[in-house]
Amino acid sequence: MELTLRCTDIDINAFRNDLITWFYQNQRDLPWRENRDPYRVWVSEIMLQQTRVDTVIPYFTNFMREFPDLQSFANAPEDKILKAWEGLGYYSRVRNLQTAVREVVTEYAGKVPDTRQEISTLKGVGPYTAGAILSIAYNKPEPAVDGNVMRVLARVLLIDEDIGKAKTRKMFESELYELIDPDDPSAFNQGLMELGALVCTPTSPGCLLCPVQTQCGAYFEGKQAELPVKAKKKKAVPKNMAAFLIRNDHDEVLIEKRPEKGLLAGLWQFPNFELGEYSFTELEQGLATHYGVRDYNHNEAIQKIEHVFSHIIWNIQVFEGKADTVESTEGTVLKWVKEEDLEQYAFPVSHQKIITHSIRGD
DNA sequence: AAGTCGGGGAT
DNA sequence: ATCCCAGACTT
Repeated sequence: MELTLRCTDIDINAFRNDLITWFYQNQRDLPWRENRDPYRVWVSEIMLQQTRVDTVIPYFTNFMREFPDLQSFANAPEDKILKAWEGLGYYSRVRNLQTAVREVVTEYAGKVPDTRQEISTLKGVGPYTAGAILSIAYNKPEPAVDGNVMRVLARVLLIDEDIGKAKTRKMFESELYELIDPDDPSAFNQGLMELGALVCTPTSPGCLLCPVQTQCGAYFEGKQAELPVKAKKKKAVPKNMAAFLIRNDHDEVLIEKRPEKGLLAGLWQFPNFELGEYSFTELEQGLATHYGVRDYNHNEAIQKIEHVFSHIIWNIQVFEGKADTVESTEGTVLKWVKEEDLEQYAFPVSHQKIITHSIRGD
């Protein structure tokens, strides 16, 4: 707490002008900056949650080609929107986005709300995304506090609170209501984020190139390397998995749809179990019970995969098997598909590796 | 307040 | 290996 400045302790007008001037001269040419269509801004902000700009660009371009407006996306079937999101991660984002877009179509006559109160009720629109859409699409003076903004402001204002805490984010929002430029909130907010991405980076920030260097408390104190403060996260827990590439005599492979909630909800996968608590004999019994596999060819694993999530590590062994018929047990959706039709289904990246290596042979 | 939810790029 | 990314939702 000893470090903290108030935003009123710096030259607010100089900060605004230097930041915005720098932004207009240095902003990247990004596809969602073509215009201010609220739907486009919205889609881009959802995709950009915890996801890098370079990763999002091709997804955004494809998404806009396939779903150019609210109506086309509202009317799309779930398998299509999941396929459009395949590989991007955090798949509840696209499900929530469709729920929210449908609500805008039906409850707001197709116009994205332009007040924080209304837009914040939409599924998937939290404090950051609300501020981003309101400022960028509607030019409203609303803060949009993401990781970049917290890093930049923690340095400028010498804030040493843990930026992982919700209370700290609210502190930044409170300061920004005073600091944000009422004449150009869009450029101000985007400028803060762009500055965080290009100059005020997590390690070795480019202070000598920074447009607000003279306004920065951390640079003045030489503490830019010590801010922001963030608690360490816990390690991912390893889990041993066995996945099965099961074929029939009709040149088809067996896939199943994951549950509608939880990890990788709604995506397709190859049948698999978590190991550890089961012997391999129990596993084969489970294979027969759950998937009706009778002629299971259990030699050695044909592929080993390590796939790292934020909080889990899957160590997957892939086995091959054969089955004539498959009895769908309760609560599971099983499907035989031709190998060339697998591309129509959205798979998690971990199981895309099975398609790439064990089916297509790299 | 802590846990869940993906994947990849930078260091 | 670790961090962290234009975070939100659930418990």
